[in-house]
Amino acid sequence: MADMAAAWEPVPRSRTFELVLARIEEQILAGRLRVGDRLPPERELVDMLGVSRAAVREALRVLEAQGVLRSRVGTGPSSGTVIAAMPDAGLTQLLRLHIALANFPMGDVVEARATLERASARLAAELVTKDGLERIRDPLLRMDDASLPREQFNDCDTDFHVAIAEAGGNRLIADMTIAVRNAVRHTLLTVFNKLDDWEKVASRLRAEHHAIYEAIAAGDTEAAGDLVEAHVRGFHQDIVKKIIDGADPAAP
Amino acid sequence: MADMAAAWEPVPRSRTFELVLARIEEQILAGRLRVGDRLPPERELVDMLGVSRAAVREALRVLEAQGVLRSRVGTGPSSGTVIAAMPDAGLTQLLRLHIALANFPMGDVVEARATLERASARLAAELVTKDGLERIRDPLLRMDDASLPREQFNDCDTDFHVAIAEAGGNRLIADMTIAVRNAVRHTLLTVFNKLDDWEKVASRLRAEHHAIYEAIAAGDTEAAGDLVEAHVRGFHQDIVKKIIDGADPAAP
DNA sequence: TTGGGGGCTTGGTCAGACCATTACTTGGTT
DNA sequence: AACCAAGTAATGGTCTGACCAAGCCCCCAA
Repeated sequence: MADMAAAWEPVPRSRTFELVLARIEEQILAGRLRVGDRLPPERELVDMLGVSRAAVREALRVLEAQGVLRSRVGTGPSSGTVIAAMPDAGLTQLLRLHIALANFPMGDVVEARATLERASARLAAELVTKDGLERIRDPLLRMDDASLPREQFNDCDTDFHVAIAEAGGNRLIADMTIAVRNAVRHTLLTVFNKLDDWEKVASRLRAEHHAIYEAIAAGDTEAAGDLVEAHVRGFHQDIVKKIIDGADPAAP
Repeated sequence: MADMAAAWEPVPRSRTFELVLARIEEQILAGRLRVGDRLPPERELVDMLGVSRAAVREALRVLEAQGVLRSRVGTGPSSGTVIAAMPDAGLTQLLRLHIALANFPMGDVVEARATLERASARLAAELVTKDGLERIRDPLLRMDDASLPREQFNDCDTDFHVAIAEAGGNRLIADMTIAVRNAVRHTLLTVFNKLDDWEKVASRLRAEHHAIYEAIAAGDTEAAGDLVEAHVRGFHQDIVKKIIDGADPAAP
């Protein structure tokens, strides 16, 4: 037809599990399979598609890793393989590995975090509900406890940022924000544990968090966005960078 | 120890393939496995880990779907299972399915696109090279051909936005931008094909694209960001929404 | 020196069996 | 009639062992 030239590249020597995958994706993209629907049992898929059970299972594994499926043994209503929807789990896992592989240098990750969290905070300031505000406030207050171990401080920090992302009501932006934050969770904990002046750093983070919270609670879109962006950028510039430099990852 | 309370939730009844997965991820996160390294052959992993080959293969499938691995048969240097790095492939696939499952409503996707592409354009305006500028210009000029079929117009549009994302030099933001744009590729094509006043719409898009290009070429960060954001938002508001409303997906 | 062919390594696929978990059914007991 | 326990069927999870197909390497013959 009109095309040419662009049509000769892929030729993916399709392995059978990829064919199975394609069949299932087809149904999802066409809307015939929706969240909550059950797939036929593995053995039935084997008969229907004429492939081995191993091939079916490999396809299902892939979809499960993407957060699209959920499998349970047994007979009851909640058993079998059903279409689920847990994008952030798959997203987090994917980003975590790729960040570790340094396909995404720390600087890029920080830039992305700043972008996403800025957007999240702006949305939150606009749309947050009374309930959402409480979810943000809870980890904020828990972090005020000066005796909180660093690991739990880190978890609360994560919760705080996640709560903001979810308060904005945009699932996609929230999930990407959460995934990126989770992906650096371990790195940040390492940094925390290496700090000599921990209390000083913690105080600074607390103060910034409180300012962000106030801006969101006040519905001040611009301030919320700017503060979060500065918070993410500043933390990395002033603190993380010093620690990581010289302590190159993957060096023996 | 100091903890308690938070430690009693997960208990993920680990299936064996998950254990295998954990072992491999461990090595990646620790930096012992880096891009280009080869994993032991499947049969060796079987011996080392004391599990069946099926379990090993399921774990490898998951990593492959995440764009972390690449497997090839045969013996030579490029054969076997090696650590690769193709984040955007996995990312695109994941988002595509979840968008189809409507976990991510169109409005959220547009908001995310606006956010990401704004950031991309700003970075591009700051950092673009002569070469990068040409990559943006190429699809731009191809789209000027008024006789271009809609499908190829759509592809060029994708190329244009992808080129901007890559010109910014931030892989993570670029990959997320690309994944989101690719994930809506099919939807947009459907919309294009339903338009009565196609030429009018195409002209508008062309004009907006040219303005964006000029801003990036001139290094005008603010303008580039604002124009792209307006472009993405406006296109959806004025055009896509009208078409999609009433033509609910997944309805017979 | 060069060309070709056999053999080895590696992922891809399959068949068939058995295990573990879960819910439903059935039947006996109080 | 109500309740509890044993049995049973359905389902995912795992393993074994086999064979196929794609590549590369090396050795031998010309």
